[in-house]
Amino acid sequence: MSSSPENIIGKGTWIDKIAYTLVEREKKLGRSTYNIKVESGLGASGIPHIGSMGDAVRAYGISLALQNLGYASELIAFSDDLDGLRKVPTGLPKWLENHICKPVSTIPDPFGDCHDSYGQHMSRLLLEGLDLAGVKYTFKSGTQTYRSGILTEQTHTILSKSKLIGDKIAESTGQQKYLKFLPYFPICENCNRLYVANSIDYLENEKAVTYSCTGNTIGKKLIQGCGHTGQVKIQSGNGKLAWKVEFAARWQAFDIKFEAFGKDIMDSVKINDWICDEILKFSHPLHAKYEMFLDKGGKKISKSAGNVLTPQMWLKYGTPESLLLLLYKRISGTRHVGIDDIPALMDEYDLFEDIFFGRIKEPNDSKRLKINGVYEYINHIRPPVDDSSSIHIPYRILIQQANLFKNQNQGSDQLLNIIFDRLKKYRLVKEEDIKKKDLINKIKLAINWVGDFNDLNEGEGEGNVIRANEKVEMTSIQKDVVSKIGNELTNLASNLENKSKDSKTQDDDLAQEVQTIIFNNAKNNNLQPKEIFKLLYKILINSEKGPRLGNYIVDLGISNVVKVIEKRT
RNA sequence: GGGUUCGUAGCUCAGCCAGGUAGAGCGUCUGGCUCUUAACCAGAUCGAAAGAGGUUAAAAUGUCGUGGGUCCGAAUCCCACCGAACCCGCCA
Repeated sequence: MSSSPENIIGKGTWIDKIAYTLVEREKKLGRSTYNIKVESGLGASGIPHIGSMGDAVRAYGISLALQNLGYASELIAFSDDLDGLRKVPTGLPKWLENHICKPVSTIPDPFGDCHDSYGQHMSRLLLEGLDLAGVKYTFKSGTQTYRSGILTEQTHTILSKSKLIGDKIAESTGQQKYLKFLPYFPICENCNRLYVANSIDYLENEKAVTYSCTGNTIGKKLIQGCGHTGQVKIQSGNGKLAWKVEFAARWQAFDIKFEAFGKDIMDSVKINDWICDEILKFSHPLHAKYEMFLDKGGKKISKSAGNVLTPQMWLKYGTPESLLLLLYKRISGTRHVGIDDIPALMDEYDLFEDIFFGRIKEPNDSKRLKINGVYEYINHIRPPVDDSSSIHIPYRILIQQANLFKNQNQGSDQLLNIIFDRLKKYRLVKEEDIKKKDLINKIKLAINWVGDFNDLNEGEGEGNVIRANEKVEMTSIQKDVVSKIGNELTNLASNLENKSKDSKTQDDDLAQEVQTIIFNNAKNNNLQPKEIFKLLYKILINSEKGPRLGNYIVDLGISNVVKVIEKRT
């Protein structure tokens, strides 16, 4: 393979490569390339995590690449809200136990009355993430889809050939279940639950399934059935296909040409591909397999475990662009991902932007191309025309700054102004930059970050989090000295109010004066200045070291500092 | 049992998925400076002094897990092996 410009497909990323493969495949299959549909399945049984978001975002990327190559394309976001609740996710109310196995679209919203159902609430969370990231999609609800009869024909075909399918499933995955039962889960009309009723016969003429609610093992638990036997018409929507066959039905019904999947459902995809080709006679969509996102400890991020990293969490501390960068950068390779990756990705996005606009040179052609491509996808292939308005301040600096002032009980608007003033002092920004929304937003994100995490390096360092009212341990002499310093600072502050104090040089003098107060008090009591400085850092920022105290205390406002000292000694 | 990914500097990792100069941060070593706070030191520090501490600039650091293959050219593609992690195993 050569990477010479004439051989570059689209924007030169993995996304383009898949899109190109997809188009070539469709042509070969002799199918129409008018409006190529790509799909992403949205789990609705638990709180959507970064991985669910990745599935949808990457599918959307393919869709963008197709558009870029000149084909109309749309992303179908399909919510599995007819799935039954198999387990109550950690952190959710206990009463949900009573709704185990019921379709999530029939379970009340555990977060209050904000949505019609459990399933709708969960789907909305993910869609909200997609909206914030600017991803466009066409939403489909599983429940609606089944009720409106869209899948009836496919269901009929599948159930008519259930013997063949059962054998195939047994052969390729070893799963024996469908040798005995149909790959269809009725909602028991007596107990309103899925999975507990096994379907026995398919009555082709009536398009109905007979079932008996005899119970089943879900996960590792045996769930009792209610004993009811009944019949359900497949177009009623009171039942659904098993996962092993459902994707295929959906793909054909919605004319899906591409769907990515995580390696955890590889078996299901394989068997669905076969059903799609052989039973439904619809060439299965092209796939891209991606690795699961793992948390830093190496465990799969899943909806039921307690380690969920949600799009909402990410967007509290990072821009949508930083999240899209994570998801678009590459598709293969296990990703250990955590909140603490945000600062690096925030800065990397700025770097990409600088390269895109030529402010930073990237001599390697193919690398530059790829970076530009990823940048364009992050911007939905409509990148800004010029970047004269953007200011790149390393996110870490914003975090540092925010961290310095976070204990002052100020409102976040005030904190924002303080940080902005300091950035001005360092000449990183100019006065008029206060109007730049991107910059202000970034500062706000940094403020959120330090509100929840103390340190840059330690996402897990909760031990350092300051509890504002906690006393700092010290000897009585130390205590004495610190309180003397407090008094002198109070005097200094009140003297100050009588004078006008607007000039900058005065601020500098003041800082010197503060520094002298601290130093003298230490000396006069035969204490190492070092000791007292350490104590003050401990009190103010819960650290052994910090910025030059005189300036810092002036920046914080002397009276604010006195308050903190009083509270913590 | 089936499958996938990862292995790169002392440490943490990027680069690999479209082959073309081996990279970053931290640490280490060396020199300059000790300077208006981008979380440096304690400022008028300790020491008689060399120096210490700090900062900054540059440098050093590599069998790219091992072995083979393709290629003009391989960290990157292919195969085998070793090590680690993850997913699936009759749930969806």
